[in-house]
Amino acid sequence: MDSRVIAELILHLGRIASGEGLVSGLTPGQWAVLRYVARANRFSRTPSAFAAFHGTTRGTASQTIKSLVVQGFLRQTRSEADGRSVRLDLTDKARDIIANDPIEALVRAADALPPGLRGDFSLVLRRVLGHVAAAAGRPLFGTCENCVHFQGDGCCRAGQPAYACGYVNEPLLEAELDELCINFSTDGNAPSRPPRVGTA
Amino acid sequence: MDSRVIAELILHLGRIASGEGLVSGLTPGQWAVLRYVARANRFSRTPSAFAAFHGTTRGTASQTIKSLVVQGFLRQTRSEADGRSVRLDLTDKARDIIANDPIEALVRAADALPPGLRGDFSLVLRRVLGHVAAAAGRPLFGTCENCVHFQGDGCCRAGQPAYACGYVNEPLLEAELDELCINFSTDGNAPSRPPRVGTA
DNA sequence: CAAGTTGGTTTCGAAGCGCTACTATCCGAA
DNA sequence: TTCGGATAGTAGCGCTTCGAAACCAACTTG
Repeated sequence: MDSRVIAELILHLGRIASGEGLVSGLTPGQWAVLRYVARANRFSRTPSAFAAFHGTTRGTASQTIKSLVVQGFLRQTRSEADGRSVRLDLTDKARDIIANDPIEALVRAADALPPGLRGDFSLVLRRVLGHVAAAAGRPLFGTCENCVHFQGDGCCRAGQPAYACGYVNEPLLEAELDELCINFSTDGNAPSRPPRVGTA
Repeated sequence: MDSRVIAELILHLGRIASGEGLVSGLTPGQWAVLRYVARANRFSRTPSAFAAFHGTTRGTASQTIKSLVVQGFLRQTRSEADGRSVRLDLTDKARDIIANDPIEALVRAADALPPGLRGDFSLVLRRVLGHVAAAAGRPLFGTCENCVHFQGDGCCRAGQPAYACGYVNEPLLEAELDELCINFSTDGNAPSRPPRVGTA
């Protein structure tokens, strides 16, 4: 019974916090794209990956992205490894506007929590999200830290630590380790599709 | 920095969990109305109160409600105390469909948390919601338990405890004490509007 | 009784979004 | 090499939602 209250709280909170998106000139959907692109690693900054992440269709994702490209918030570059794929990148204009994301009220609210609580809270949220994503049959995005594909032979070959992703068979920069990845997985049973070189 | 992650998690979770609302025949907005009416006390089961709660306009709320009335999920009864006001009530049909609310996945996810954690989690969510609501200038809905207007002279006059709300000057049934109320307030500075008898 | 406020509804227009169809590209098998 | 199937992305269509503004009825205050 208390669980239902929690569920309603989460939904309500999300609604209240994102409802004011319009005032900033962008729609909630557009904000979602910008936030996603800001967080996702280079293998995942693609329209399809965003669609999977956001629980929408590729068609909808495509036109939301298009509107952002037209407004100069996103830049599209075709992948040379896969002629179909498109990688999305934020422009400086996007980085500017992200600074006053309408989500800011929610950020400050989270910031007002005592630091110890904040960490736990974040963990619980992640846990719940994992549950829901699994139930909905959606991929759970995550970072290299807990990913089975992460090959962090911290040992220093040639003097510096070398990280790599065993799924796309690509070396990873240290700065990329905490970016969201669509290929994230915690258990052994990897997605069915065979890995491809991921230079999207 | 971690606070931003938390904020995005909440939004994302809300999105994923409510995205599947359509499959059940009702839209997310309609589900929000049903959940609200199921939770709100008799002073708050009105279109305006829902609009305030949900962060939308009265117009939008009105037409969402109308669609639910047409479909037989809500019953409207005019207030005899205030000829303008309308009280909303769930029909049996609504109670049936609420049983398989699409939010169910989220409820189960919350239910999978260890009980101790669950309580804390709920408290933190409420705390964050309070912050956000205050920042957005929205009323924070709450229950009699922590409300300044609550007059719980637990002492038993005529043998049974008598509860009352000092804001609307009305006695309260025990079953109503944990229903959401739009007049909820934790501090002394009550809303400016003078209290009226609340027999909506 | 007049003026202002509040609850609720209606209308209109814009935008979001899902569905479907379509193209281009990639992969695997014959 | 070539063909079939799967995948990435886009375009068009149409439904629905939702916010803004106008409007009406009822209540309150002077």
